[in-house]
Amino acid sequence: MSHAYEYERPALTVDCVIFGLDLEEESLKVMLIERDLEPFAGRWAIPGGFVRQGESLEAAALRELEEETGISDVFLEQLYTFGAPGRDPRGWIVSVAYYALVSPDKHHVTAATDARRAEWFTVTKLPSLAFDHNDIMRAALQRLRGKLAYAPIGFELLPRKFTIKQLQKLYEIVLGEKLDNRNFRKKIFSMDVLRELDEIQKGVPHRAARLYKFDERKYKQLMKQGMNFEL
Amino acid sequence: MSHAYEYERPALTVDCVIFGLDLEEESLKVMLIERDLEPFAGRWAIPGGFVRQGESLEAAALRELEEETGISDVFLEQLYTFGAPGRDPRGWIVSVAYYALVSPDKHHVTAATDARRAEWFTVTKLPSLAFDHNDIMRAALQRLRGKLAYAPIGFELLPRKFTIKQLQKLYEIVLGEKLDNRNFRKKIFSMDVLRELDEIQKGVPHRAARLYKFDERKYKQLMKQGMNFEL
DNA sequence: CCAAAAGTGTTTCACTTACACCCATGA
DNA sequence: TCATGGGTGTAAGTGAAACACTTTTGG
Repeated sequence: MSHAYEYERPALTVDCVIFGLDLEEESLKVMLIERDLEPFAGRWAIPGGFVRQGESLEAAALRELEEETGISDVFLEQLYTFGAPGRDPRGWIVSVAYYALVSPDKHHVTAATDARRAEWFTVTKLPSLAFDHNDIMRAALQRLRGKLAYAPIGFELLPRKFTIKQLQKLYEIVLGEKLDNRNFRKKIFSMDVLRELDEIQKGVPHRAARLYKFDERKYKQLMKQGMNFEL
Repeated sequence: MSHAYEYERPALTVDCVIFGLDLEEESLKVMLIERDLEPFAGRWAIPGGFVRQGESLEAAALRELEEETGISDVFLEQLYTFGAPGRDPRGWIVSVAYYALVSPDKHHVTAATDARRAEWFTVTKLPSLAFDHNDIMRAALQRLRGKLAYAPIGFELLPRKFTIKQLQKLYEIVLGEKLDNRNFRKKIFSMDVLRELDEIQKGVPHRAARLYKFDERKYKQLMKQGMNFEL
C-alpha cells in the first residue's frame, strides 16, 4: 500500500434495487429504468450512477434514488459490491449495490427527472437485465428474504398504518409461502412491537380491520434487553 | 450514466480481516500488519492493497492475503465496502472489505513476503487501528458472530480433523458464552453433517476424544432438501 | 340476511433446557 | 489407582404447528 497513484483506478458507481409492494395485486415490485444509450440501449436496468468525489457511498445511492425516481426518505442498505472484470463493456467500472424499501405512501414513483422511463416490475416476471444486473437482483432478493425473518424491515414496505392481514400478506408475498393467520398474529403480538391505533380500515365491503403501526421506540428498547425479532 | 470518463475516479483497495483460532489459549485472533509508511506509520492495520485492473475483487483479496501473509486456499467472503470521504488522508480511496477464516492447519503465518511485521492479535485485546479499520473490524466481528449461528463456517477455523469439544470451544470463544456440552453434542449430531473418523486425538494425558470432520457433501445434500443449519 | 373477511383458543408435538454420573485413558 | 477430560440419558418446560368456529360490517 505505497502510493495511491501508481495504480489504474476504476470508475465507481452505485446501483440501487428499489423494492415496493403492491398490496392490491399482491406482488413484490422492483423499479427498473429503460436505458436509452449504448451499451444495452433499450434494455431494462437497475437505477444507478456514478459516485462523486467527496460523497459517501450511501449519499450517492440516495442522490441517484432521488434523481431517477423522485423517491426520498426510505430504508436503504448496502448489499454487495460487484467488480468482475468485463461486467461493463465501457471499461473498468465497479458498482456498489444498495437496496431500498419503499412504502406505498411514497410511490410518487415514475417521476424520473430526466426523460428515461422508469417502471415497476413484478419480481417474478422480470425481463433480462443489462450488465450483470441479473446477479445484483438475485442478491438483493436473497438478502431481502433472508433479512425479513430476523429484522423488522418488512414494515418499510407497508403504509405507516397497516392491518395485521397486510403484514401477513407481505410476508407471504416476499417469502412465497402461505402462513397460518392465528399463529402469525400470536407471534407478532407476542413480540410486542406494534402499537394498536384507535383507527380502523376504511372503504372495505365487509368488517373493517384494526390498524397498527410499528413502534420503533419499543422495538429498540426490547432489542437492548436482548430480545430477538424473528418471524 | 452517460460517459464513464466524465467523473473523478477513486482508488480502489481491498482489505481483508483474517480470523484464526488459537485453541491452546482459547482465543479468537486476527492478523494485523504494522504500517511502515505514513499515514499512520507504526500503527497496526488490516492487511490490504490496491485492486488491479482486470482483476476481480475476490482475486485481489486472495492475492493480498497471499502476498502479505503467505496464506492461501481459505474461506473468503466479501463483507462491506467503505467509502466515507476522508477515510484515507491520501485522497479518495474506497475499500472493499473481506474477511477470511484460516484453519490452524494453515497458520504458516507471519511469513509476510515483504519486510512488514505481521502478527496475530486476540480480538478482545486489539490496539487502535489505522484509518477506519476499527469500523471494518467491528463489522467483521459482527458478521462472523452472526453468521456462525446459521452457516457452517465455523469449521473453517478448525483443523480438518477436530473433536466435538474443540468445535464447542470455537462457538464459545466466538460467541462469548458457555454452552452445555450434552446439548451441544445432541444438536450437532442431530444435524448429521459430521463424519465420524476411525481416529482419535493424540498426545493428551487423559482419555482421547474421537475425531470428526465436516461432511460438506452431506451438508449440501441436506441443504437442498430444505434443512437449515442452526446452532 | 347474506357474503366476506376479521378475529379468537386449545391441543399436540417437537425441541430446548437443565442437570449428574459413569467411562476410558495416560501417567 | 487416580486424575482428567470424554462421553451419555432423562425429565420438565417452552414454543411452534395444526386446526375450526364465531364476530362484525357493508351491501
